[in-house]
Amino acid sequence: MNSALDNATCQSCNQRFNSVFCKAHEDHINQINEQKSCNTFKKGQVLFSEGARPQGVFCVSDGKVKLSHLGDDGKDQIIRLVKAGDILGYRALLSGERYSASAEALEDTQVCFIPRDLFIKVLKLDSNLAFEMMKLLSDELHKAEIKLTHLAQKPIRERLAETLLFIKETYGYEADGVTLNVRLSREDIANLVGTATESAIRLLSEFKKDGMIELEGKKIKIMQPRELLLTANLQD
Amino acid sequence: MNSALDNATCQSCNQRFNSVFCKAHEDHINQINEQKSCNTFKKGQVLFSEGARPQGVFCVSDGKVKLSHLGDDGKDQIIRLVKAGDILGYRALLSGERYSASAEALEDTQVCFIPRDLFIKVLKLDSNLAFEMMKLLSDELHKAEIKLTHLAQKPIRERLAETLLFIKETYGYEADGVTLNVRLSREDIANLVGTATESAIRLLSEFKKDGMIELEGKKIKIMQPRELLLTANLQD
DNA sequence: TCGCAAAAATGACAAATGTCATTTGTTGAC
DNA sequence: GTCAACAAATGACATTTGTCATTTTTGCGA
Repeated sequence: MNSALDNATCQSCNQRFNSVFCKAHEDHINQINEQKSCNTFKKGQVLFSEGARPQGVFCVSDGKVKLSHLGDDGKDQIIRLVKAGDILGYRALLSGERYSASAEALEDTQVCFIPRDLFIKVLKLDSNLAFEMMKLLSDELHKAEIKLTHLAQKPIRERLAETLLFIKETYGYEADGVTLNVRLSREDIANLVGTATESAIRLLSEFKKDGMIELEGKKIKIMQPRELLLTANLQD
Repeated sequence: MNSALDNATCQSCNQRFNSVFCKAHEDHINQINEQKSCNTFKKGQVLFSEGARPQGVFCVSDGKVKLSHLGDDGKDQIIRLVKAGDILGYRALLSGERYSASAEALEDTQVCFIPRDLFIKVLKLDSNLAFEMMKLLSDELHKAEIKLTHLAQKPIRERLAETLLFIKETYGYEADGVTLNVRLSREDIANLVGTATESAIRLLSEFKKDGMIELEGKKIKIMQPRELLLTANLQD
């Protein structure tokens, strides 16, 4: 963990209307605000590792994090991309298990850490928060089920196109309106898609050749979102 | 929906200690008991279909159900196998969405139906139940994430072995101690594994040749669970 | 700025898997 | 019991995808 900053209160956090806490009672927010600790993680730093015991929940106020699960043969599968306003580490905590995934900062990231007991206590007292939490879990479960189906049924070309669109939905564009607002290695992209790194690289080249995207190092520019959507072949 | 039976109360249900309701307050169980309706679905009947609006939650008192999600190309992916004591239909209800999967009885099945508003109300009042619900959702999410990783990284042979063990964990054996206690078509098995029906059939034949299983029509007998576990190549 | 190490890209090939066609077996309605 | 319809099994083959080796490019610290 990093040097503790105390740069902001929950009440003034610019994510306060985005997060799962948006409907929590004011008193509870105040309690969280008093007991939370703020930290910064540099790009590449690990917030928590698979196998560790969750001591609380992270609330991301700024930055980007990848959550990845180590497969049996040592290959990572990226389970979730986390952005400002999201919380992190709740799954294992609520299941009462150790972390089943590792969290690594994709860029410098600010998080608040809410201790386990406080989080549980507030969740017990605040049925609105509990409901938001259930909704969050249900939504994640839904996404996982769809991803599962696509992983089982769709060719890699379609899944890569879908992944690029998913990254766009999650992190949006840079100021130029075309460059994806995150830097991912080819390996990360492959681990999102669920394929070999070489396959991801090859298909990215094809997409570039087809004019759907442009590549400049780790920058990816979406030139033809409509074509990409067609390539993804999404019915729903 | 089927002819309404009123064969049992929640208080006398033999699943009352298994289900997510086990820690709910007695008063709430009583309310549920008064407002629930019991139904029977014959094998092959559909409890609900993808796209419909959830009107409540199903609680399975006896029988088996498959939950499957239709892929973009019309192929089913089986998302979950449901057994007595499980609840059904909560995901869409909590997300406030239409059903994203269809539920079909794998054999004659008894369910109780708990109306939407009652379920929500009790969930709001009963923080123990809400916690159990969050735990259930977290556990399902965990399973989905592991399945996702395996789908992305493991060959079909390993996934089929894992699937057979999963069926054993879910439904157990018949009285003989070797026959899986459920009848699934080869297509269902393929849709669980996430592969083509022919591939599933071929690999089942191989497993049989290797002596790990025996096949008699839709009966599957697990002859060498240890070998099957090795074939599944599970690290965790 | 150079040089090194890591990442990206590419090619050749092997292996895994899916598709299509055909045969065989099973089941249930009549 | 027979037939029709469906499920299961099998074979041949095409396609997709992964693996390994190699080259090229990039980014970064000395």
